[in-house]
Amino acid sequence: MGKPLDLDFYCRDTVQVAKELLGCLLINHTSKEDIGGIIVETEAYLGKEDPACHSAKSMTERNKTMFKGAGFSYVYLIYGIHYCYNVTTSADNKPEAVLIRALEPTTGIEFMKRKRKKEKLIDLCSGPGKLTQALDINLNNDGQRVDTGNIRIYSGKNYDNKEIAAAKRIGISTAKDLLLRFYIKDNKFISKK
DNA sequence: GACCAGATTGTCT
DNA sequence: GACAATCTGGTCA
Repeated sequence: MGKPLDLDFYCRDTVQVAKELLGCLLINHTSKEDIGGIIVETEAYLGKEDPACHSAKSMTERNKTMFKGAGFSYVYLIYGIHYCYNVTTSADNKPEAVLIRALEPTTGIEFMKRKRKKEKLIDLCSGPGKLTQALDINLNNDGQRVDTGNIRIYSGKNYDNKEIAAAKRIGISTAKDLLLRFYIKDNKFISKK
């Protein structure tokens, strides 16, 4: 396992960060065991210029983590049942974030199977709500630093632009047509083909 | 396989 | 009081 990514990594263009996070390792270091996998799908959310982004509007209790700066875990509840996991970025002190949509499970697989009550690896982390459940991520992890907190991101394989596909984002009602979703081509663990 | 409805709750207007 | 960066299980084919 490599070292946690430096905070400088997140202080860059959000789209660039979203692409480079592909192939990195997301690990939740719980008190009992380490759980995580390789990031295979992300989405960029671009602050004020992006109406689909939580921070497009003013700061609230819910989205304040996005305003803390780069390199924090931003966790929130969606549809009353699912959590979503993001990492904040900030090229120019802007409140932006990258949503982690899917992982390829590598560590703590038995734990994930118990959590998800699924046996197939493909069902463990192939979607934002699923991976938070599999990794036991909840609001307690909101606002933690991603280089020193329980949840950390480690450098991994670097993917070439050729191996990365861009597509429209999923599940949002505004700015749908922007190509801000990125995933590793031909990877089985993404949330959608 | 594709399409559709229901779950369920914190947060904002 | 409406809605949300989703998932699941049902139906129909």
